[in-house]
Amino acid sequence: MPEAPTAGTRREEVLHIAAQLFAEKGFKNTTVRDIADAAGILSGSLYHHFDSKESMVDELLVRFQTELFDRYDEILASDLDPRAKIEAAVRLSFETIDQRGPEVAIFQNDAAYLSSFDRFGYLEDRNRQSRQIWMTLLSQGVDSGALRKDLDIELVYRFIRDTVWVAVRWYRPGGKSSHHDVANQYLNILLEGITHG
Amino acid sequence: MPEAPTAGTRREEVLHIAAQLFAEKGFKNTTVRDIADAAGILSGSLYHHFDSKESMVDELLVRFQTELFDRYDEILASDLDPRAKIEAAVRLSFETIDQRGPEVAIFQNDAAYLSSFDRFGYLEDRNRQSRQIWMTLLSQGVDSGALRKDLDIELVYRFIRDTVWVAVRWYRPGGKSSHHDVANQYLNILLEGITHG
DNA sequence: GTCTATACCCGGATAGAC
DNA sequence: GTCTATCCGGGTATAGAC
Repeated sequence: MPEAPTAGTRREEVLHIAAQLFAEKGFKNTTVRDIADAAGILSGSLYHHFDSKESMVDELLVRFQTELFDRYDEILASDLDPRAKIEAAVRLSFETIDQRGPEVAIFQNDAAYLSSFDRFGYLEDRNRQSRQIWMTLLSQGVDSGALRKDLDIELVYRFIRDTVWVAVRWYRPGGKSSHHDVANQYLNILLEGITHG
Repeated sequence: MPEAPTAGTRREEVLHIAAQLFAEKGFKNTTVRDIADAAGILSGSLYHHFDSKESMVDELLVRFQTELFDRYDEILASDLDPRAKIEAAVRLSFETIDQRGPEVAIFQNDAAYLSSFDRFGYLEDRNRQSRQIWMTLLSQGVDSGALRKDLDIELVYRFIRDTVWVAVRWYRPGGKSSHHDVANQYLNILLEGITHG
């Protein structure tokens, strides 16, 4: 019985270490020697597992986005009402930051730079897809009467997108606030505002 | 009559070009040859004006932060009421993105990495100062009754900080929405929420 | 203030032994 | 799966002429 390719192999271990370093120092600032050192091997040995540093980050991003967008699709296809779908999408983001912090950080910090290479063209596609999802959710929110009609939903989309994902810069799993706490506080601010009704 | 050191000298021109490149591609991804090319000179000639690539970004960041924090201090010292001070601080951020986009982008994208060098230790100090300013503004907002008392103002601070500055990623001066428009929409969401009162 | 020429180092990657 | 050894390119920076 053959192992699943993503089991706890050495290769996966190394990839996990690389993810942490990329997230911490940035893709360009992380050398293959950094990765090898952290994995306790020599830099040349990395090339037994991967054919380049780029292909490491590529694999991390593709996997991550596939999973994430599958979950967005589930929310879109669910029978939740429009407001609940928006809440679910926000909660999903904070949960993802909690569970896939390195990948989120890499995406936030390095996607713009990586997008300039052909190989990473799919990052742009995913951005468009994300915008599409959120604009759908927000339009349905307005149409259903759940959201105010006087807002520029394009701007609302940008604010939500930016605010939920940049939290990866300060959120720490196991810290004082759980991802549920953070999501609740954020939704509270977003939906009700910080002043008295 | 001696010229002001920051007048339209060649040195200033070069620094301006460097700022744009750092903002666009990141500090590490910008080579001194890129800067020299864009300035129409050879890389060696840059060292007539600056003693290293690091000192270029250093000069940009120090100047920028000095100006910015002077303006925050003016707001703090003003006789505006607490809510108006918060609004003024938010408006200042969007105005700064409009007028000093490259510096804001460099700070957003590269400060974390640069902070790890002794030379850039002041970046951490400025972060602490910024937190102090915002926590003061928000506390006064709560105490005066302008803001809801049930919020975690530490989280509110982080959300405001992240959302206003991250807008540098998509805001374009001269575009469809002016920085005034963006500030108004943002304050509207922040203060009132996106649902019906 | 800019050029020519070049030193020097570091990063990514390869070949082949073990 | 890892090591030894090494190549090559590109990046920062310097020295001195013009």
